[in-house]
Amino acid sequence: MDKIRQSTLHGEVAERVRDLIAQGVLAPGSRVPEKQLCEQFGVSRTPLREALKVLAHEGFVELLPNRGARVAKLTRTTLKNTFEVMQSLEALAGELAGTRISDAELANIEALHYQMLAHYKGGNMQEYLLTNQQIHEAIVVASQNDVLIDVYKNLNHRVRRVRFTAELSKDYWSQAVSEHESMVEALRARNGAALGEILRCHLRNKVEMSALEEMAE
Amino acid sequence: MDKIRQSTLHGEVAERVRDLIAQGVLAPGSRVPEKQLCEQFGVSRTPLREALKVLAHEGFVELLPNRGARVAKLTRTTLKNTFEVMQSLEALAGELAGTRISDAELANIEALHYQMLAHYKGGNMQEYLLTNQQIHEAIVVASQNDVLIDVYKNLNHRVRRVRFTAELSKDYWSQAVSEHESMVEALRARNGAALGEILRCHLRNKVEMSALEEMAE
DNA sequence: CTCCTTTTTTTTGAATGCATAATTAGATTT
DNA sequence: AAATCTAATTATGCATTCAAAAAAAAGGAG
Repeated sequence: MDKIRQSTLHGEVAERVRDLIAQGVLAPGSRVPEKQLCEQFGVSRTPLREALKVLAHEGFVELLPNRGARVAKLTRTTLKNTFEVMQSLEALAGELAGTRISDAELANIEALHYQMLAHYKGGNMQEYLLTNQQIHEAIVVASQNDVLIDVYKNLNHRVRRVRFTAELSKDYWSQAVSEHESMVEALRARNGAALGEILRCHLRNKVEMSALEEMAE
Repeated sequence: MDKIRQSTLHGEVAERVRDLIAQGVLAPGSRVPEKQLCEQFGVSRTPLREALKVLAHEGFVELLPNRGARVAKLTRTTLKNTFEVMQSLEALAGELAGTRISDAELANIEALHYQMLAHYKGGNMQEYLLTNQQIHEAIVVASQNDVLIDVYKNLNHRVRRVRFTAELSKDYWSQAVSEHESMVEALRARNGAALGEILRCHLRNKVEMSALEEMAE
């Protein structure tokens, strides 16, 4: 692993630790080994600890007094709550994007949409989910609301580790795809209200929720 | 000023700095004087700097490489964006609270509502705004969605410094009050959908927005 | 052998120290 | 006196150090 050198050292470290958590290298509930990570990243404890404070605020780890940081467990309840909020934010993003989206952004989303359809037809679920994710992120960005974008990105980060583990049923999948058709149509028509409504009910998150049923507490 | 001693030192420090920013002691755009604050709080630079990292993530300050932290300016755009998101979150909270709110919580909100009406009748705008704020917070809490509550609280923190500076027009004020009547009714009926709809259109934030017109960039 | 106590080691939280970058103050020139 | 360049001062970013707490290991009693 190469060392970290950048303007915001703690930011880089935070990014790395987030990755380790997302990849499951740092298991939920396990303590965060400060010393080891410092050696691994080639930094001292100061920036690492700064990063941990931020990560704690983001909900990735919890700080226990005199016991350092532990990787936060993603309970089913927390995940459900997170998706609930994200879905609401996406709906708002859709409403805003409807009036604010640029032609270039729309074209990009259309391109992603066709990619996604291809993955659907090809039965390539991993690729499908990735592209699907990108479309939703693009809509959020098109809202041009920086606060919304920030909050959404943060929540998205948190649930990253359970993403792409879903096994969609045929029915759910086809319905999600057809909803995406409507989304793109609403975007083309610059109809924010319609897009918001679709996203508010869009079952992508519900699909992801279903993946949690199997998840261990 | 008394010293800080608690389990999470950086958390306490962050709280204090937030207050200083909210109260305007630390002016927007001004640099955060590390040394001075350390002396004032009776702590070393380490916990203060940890707090600054968190505050930067929260949007209270911005970190400039090799130039420390500056108090973030709340531009009109950022405020507008923040209120937009908060309004959307409140709407979601309303939907959820409709089905989840406890009798005790409902009773509390009703009590606050009557307090608020009294302040309205008495023309006491400061007290009105405070109670109004408490009602909205209570609805968010009643959603029982911890993620939602967290995100909302954070955004609320950010705009604290411009809160309660609003001068409401008679018309806006009376309409906001009547909307609150509907809100309480919807809550009593445990009608989340209706409450969500009301909150989505509720002009409290719009009122607050109007106060920003006068605000300097 | 198991359970409890005591000692050692490790880890944590926070202060301090140090090298570098930025700011201020002062000198020099015009 | 104004402007520009240079030296002194200060602030910043990170590493290191130190005291206190927790975890682990060793010892002893039942």
